[in-house]
Amino acid sequence: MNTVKPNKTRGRPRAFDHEEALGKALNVFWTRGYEGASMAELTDALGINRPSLYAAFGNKEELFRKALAKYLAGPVSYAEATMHEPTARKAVEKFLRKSAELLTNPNNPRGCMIVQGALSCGQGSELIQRELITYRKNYEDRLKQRFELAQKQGDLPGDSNAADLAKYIATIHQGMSVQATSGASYEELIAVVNTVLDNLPENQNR
Amino acid sequence: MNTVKPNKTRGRPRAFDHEEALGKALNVFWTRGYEGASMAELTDALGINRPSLYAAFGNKEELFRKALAKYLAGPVSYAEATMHEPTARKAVEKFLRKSAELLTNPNNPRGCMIVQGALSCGQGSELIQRELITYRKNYEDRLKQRFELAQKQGDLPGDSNAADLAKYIATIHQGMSVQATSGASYEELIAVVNTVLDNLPENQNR
DNA sequence: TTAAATTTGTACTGAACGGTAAATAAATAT
DNA sequence: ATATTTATTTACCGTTCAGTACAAATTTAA
Repeated sequence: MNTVKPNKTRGRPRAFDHEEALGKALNVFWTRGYEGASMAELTDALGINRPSLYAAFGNKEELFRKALAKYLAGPVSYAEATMHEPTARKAVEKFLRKSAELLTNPNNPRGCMIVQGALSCGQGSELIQRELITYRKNYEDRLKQRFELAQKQGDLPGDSNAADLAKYIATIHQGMSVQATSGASYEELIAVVNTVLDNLPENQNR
Repeated sequence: MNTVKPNKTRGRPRAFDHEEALGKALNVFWTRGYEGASMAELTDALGINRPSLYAAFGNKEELFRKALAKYLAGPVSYAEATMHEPTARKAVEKFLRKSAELLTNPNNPRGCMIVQGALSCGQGSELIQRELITYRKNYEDRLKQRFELAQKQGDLPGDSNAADLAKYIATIHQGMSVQATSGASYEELIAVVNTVLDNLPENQNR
């Protein structure tokens, strides 16, 4: 089945590339947060006018969700990959190092959209705020799962606490996101990561 | 000189308590952030009408700065105190434990206003955003100073890096703020703090 | 008792907010 | 050719935003 180019559709053809526009919207939301991004700035950045944007992506909330999905599937897709490293230590190391890289990459906005997209916000944005909290809980849970696996496989002490360790690493990541937004360099974040790694339990099988 | 009660001032007397109103404004900004707090919600919370608020506190930006000053002088005043603990280890311990307490205290909003007051924001809030970044840099610098003192006094290894360690602790604090806003309990934050403390250099003089 | 000073309440301002109606343009299907 | 479908453009909607003009109210000073 060729589902790639269902050309010869009826009607006036769209004058902009859907994914490219979504990428530009992602950039605005990543920089400004949900609330801080105005529809005016968004339409400006996308180079299309307002009704086209609404027709293509729904409303502001839906646009944000679609941009967030693109964020997860794109820049952040490294995260799940790092969980498949052979040991918990290596998983954490890769996760934090790659995070430091993304958070300070000059080719994209600083900080993490899941952390900062709607941390504090007005009454109208509380739904998005809750959704982002859920995303944060999700990746912390993923870390916890990874640590539980490590305990079974013996590369983490059986008496270590997977949930506590996961929250510790998630806390580090979230703090690094704040640091990146505050202007911390890649090297500075790596120094933080090294401090964390120096002190992980079961240090011997480095 | 009695500057406390310069009573018998001309004009209609103010119908509300200045500090009490400022405390209510602090609560709103602490919860919503600078941008998320609307003047309507603020006047509602303070129970005074708009012109009274503007006459007493200036505009939204100035009100935020005054609320922030009250925050620093009040709920956050513990921070400087912890720096005077006899060792770096004890200073960090007190700083993080007291932070966990404040960040999850049911009597005030969750999270830290310096971290979340304007992390991501729209174009109109960038001045406040930069000011908060400066406040974050300031307390990180204060940690660095404390660690340098500890190196001189011998309770931190001379070859440890005070700047890196300060950034690590600031990162932890900022991550804990995000965690608190995401719903983490006091006990969960304390578990994070314990993980950090277990791994501080120069562990012997506990 | 009147004047001066200050705060209060009401009602408003222009700008920005998210969102949309309606006409026009550009494509395919018949 | 004409109808149908979809996208674009312009111009607008009502609401909320931060901020204020103005007059009434309440105090002290003269």
